[in-house]
Amino acid sequence: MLKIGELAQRAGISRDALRFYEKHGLITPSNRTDSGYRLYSKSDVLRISFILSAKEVGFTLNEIHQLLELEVTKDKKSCQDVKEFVDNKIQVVNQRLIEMKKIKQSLKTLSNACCGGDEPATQCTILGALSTDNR
Amino acid sequence: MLKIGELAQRAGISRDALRFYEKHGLITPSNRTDSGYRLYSKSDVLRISFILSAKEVGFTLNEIHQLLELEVTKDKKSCQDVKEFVDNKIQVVNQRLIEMKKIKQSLKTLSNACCGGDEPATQCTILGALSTDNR
DNA sequence: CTTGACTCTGGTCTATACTCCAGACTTTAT
DNA sequence: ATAAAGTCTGGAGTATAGACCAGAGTCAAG
Repeated sequence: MLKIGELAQRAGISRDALRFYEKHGLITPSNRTDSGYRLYSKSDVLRISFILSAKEVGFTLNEIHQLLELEVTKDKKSCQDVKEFVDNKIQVVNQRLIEMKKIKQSLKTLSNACCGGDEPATQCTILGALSTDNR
Repeated sequence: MLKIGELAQRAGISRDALRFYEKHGLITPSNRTDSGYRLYSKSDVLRISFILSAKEVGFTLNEIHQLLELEVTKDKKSCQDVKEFVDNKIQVVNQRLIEMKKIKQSLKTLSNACCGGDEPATQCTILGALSTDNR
C-alpha cells in the first residue's frame, strides 16, 4: 500500500492531481489509515497508469471516466452498449493515429530538408514541408 | 478567397475559433475587404488544416505557434536549431504513437471480449481487458 | 517530546482554448 | 428598400486540468 506522496512520485504526477482525479471519480484509494491517510493498492496503481496513458493520447478526463465507468455500470448496461461505445472510441483512436502519422511525416520531411549545419534555415519551414510533401 | 464563415464551415470549426487563432498569432487572413471582412486564401486554408492536425495529435496552440514560427524566424535561427527543435517534436510524436497503440490494443481486447449480444456486460471492463492483456 | 516531513480538507487561483454576447456595420435576397 | 444573414470589435463567461495555500492533524527520527 502506497501513501499519496509515494504513488505521486512513482507515477510522475502531483499529489494534487491524484486528489483531483479522486474528486472527479476516476479513482478512489482502496484504503485509508485510521487517521485518514489515503492508501493505494496495486490495482490502484494500474488504474492510474491507465488514466495517464489515456490522457497522453488525448482523451479528456471525462472520456476516461466514461471508459472506466464501463466497469462500474457493467451490470446495468447491455454488452451491446459497451461494445458500441468502445468501438466508437477505437474509431477516434484510429483517426488520431492517422493525423499523428501525417504530422510525423511533415516533421520528418522538414527535418530532412534542414541542412543540419550552421547555415540559416531558409528552407526550413513546416508549411514548406507540407506543400512539397504531396503524399 | 473565403469569408470567415465559409472557411469555418469547411474546416469544421467556429468563426470565433478562427478569430481566436488570429488573436494568438497562429494565422492572419491574407486580405480584408474594404469593409474589413476577413478574406482567407488557399494557403490560409492549408495553414488552418495544419493547425487542426497538430491540435488533433495533442500539440497545444503554443507549440503549434512555435512550429509555425519556424517560418517567420527562419533567417534568424540556424538550421541546427530548427532541426533540433523538430527532431525533438518527432520524438514526442513517436512516444504518443506508442501510447496510442497501447490504448487501441486495450480497446480492441475489450471489444472482442464483449459478447456483442444482449446479455449484461459482466466481462466488459477496460481494466479487465488491460489485466488479461499481457502484451 | 519536539522538529520536520507528510497528509488532510476546503478554498482560491491560473492557463488553455475557446464560446457567447452586445452594439454597430455590411452584404444578400426578395 | 427592407429584412435576414453575415461580419466587425471588445469584453465577459465557461470548461478543463490542475497548482497553490492555509490551518490543522499525523508520523518518524533524534
